[in-house]
Amino acid sequence: MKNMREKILDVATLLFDARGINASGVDTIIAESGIAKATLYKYFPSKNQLIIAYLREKSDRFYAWLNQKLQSRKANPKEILYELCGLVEQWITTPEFHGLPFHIASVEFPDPAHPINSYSVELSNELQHYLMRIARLAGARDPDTLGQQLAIIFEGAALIERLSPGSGAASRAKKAALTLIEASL
Amino acid sequence: MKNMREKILDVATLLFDARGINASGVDTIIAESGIAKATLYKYFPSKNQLIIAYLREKSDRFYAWLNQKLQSRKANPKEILYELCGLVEQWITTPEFHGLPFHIASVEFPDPAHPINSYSVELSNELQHYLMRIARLAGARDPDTLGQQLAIIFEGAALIERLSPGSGAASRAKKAALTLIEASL
DNA sequence: GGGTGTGCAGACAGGTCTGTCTGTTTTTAT
DNA sequence: ATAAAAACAGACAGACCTGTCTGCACACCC
Repeated sequence: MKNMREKILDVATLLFDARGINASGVDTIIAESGIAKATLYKYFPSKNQLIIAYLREKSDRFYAWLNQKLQSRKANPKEILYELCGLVEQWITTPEFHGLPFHIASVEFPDPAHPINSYSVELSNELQHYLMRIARLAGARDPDTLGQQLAIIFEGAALIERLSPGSGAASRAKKAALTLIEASL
Repeated sequence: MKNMREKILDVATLLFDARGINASGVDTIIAESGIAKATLYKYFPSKNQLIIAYLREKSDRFYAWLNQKLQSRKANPKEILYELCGLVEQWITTPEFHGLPFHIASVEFPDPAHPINSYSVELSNELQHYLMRIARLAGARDPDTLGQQLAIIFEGAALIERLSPGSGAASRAKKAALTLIEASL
């Protein structure tokens, strides 16, 4: 097998998403993926590095999906901003969605000195800057403010949608985002 | 001592806020508060019940503080809505603020069948309904939507302010909330 | 066919956690 | 002053965690 690393990461992703990171022990991961413990520790020298890889891949996949959807529209920058809101709503209400991973990680590892917490902060900033960039391209009056406001709304909606699924948080968040965008252009 | 329960809860609150719930063991709580383990288990038959008490008290204190501040203004309902945004910003940027407790608890106990998760959902709904009620009193066109949108913004801001303190999330969230309120009246 | 790399199975060490239990000491009430 | 209640100190059980290590099986390549 060449794709051992991939298999481990896939199983870990499923478990981390469904049960949380700390609640998913290494023993569970190896049992679930049918590999030996030594193999896991060969590809990921520590559980922390496995978690980092999980966070990195989750993030990469999200941006890849978003960029692909946005670019296929070939719309002008303003339309991209509008389109974005719909895509985020879609992302959040997907049944496979379990909350923003870096957000969950930052709560499970609250010590700012812990590498996973630092990395979560990094990923959170990444999302904010991504949204600020789009806001800038769209010609928002204060793109940094609008970008961070969108990040706030998306993360809040992800949280509430996870706590009370089906309460309409995602669609109301989309509406709120559109209101802010219109007020900012 | 009559206030053993109170002392335990105070120490637990400090630890839960600063280091997280799962990271604060019973042994740490008793060492930090100088009581015996049996005493803790007398007042709180399990750690879960201590956590529940912590969540309940945090919530109570928040609403008490908010109501007191809001009522002292004796303003009309619309002004209360505006005032609320400033108070929440103030609350979030207080140095003692460590994130919304029920939100943190729901991440640390992600299993929906776990009593702490259920209770977190309850407290999250409580906040949403509190905000919906104020929106209704203020005469919002769609108070349930506005209330939930405010909850989304406040929780998102709390999260980002905790992840990147000093990034201006709280004040931008306040601005966003005011924009939504004006658009909804 | 022998050597090398890869993976499996599982024991083990050393730490942490919650919760119980046994004594001893201190406080409180009558 | 004496009896009862409460708190202390800390050992202990039983479970879980990460990470290491040993021994064995299989495959591949020269």
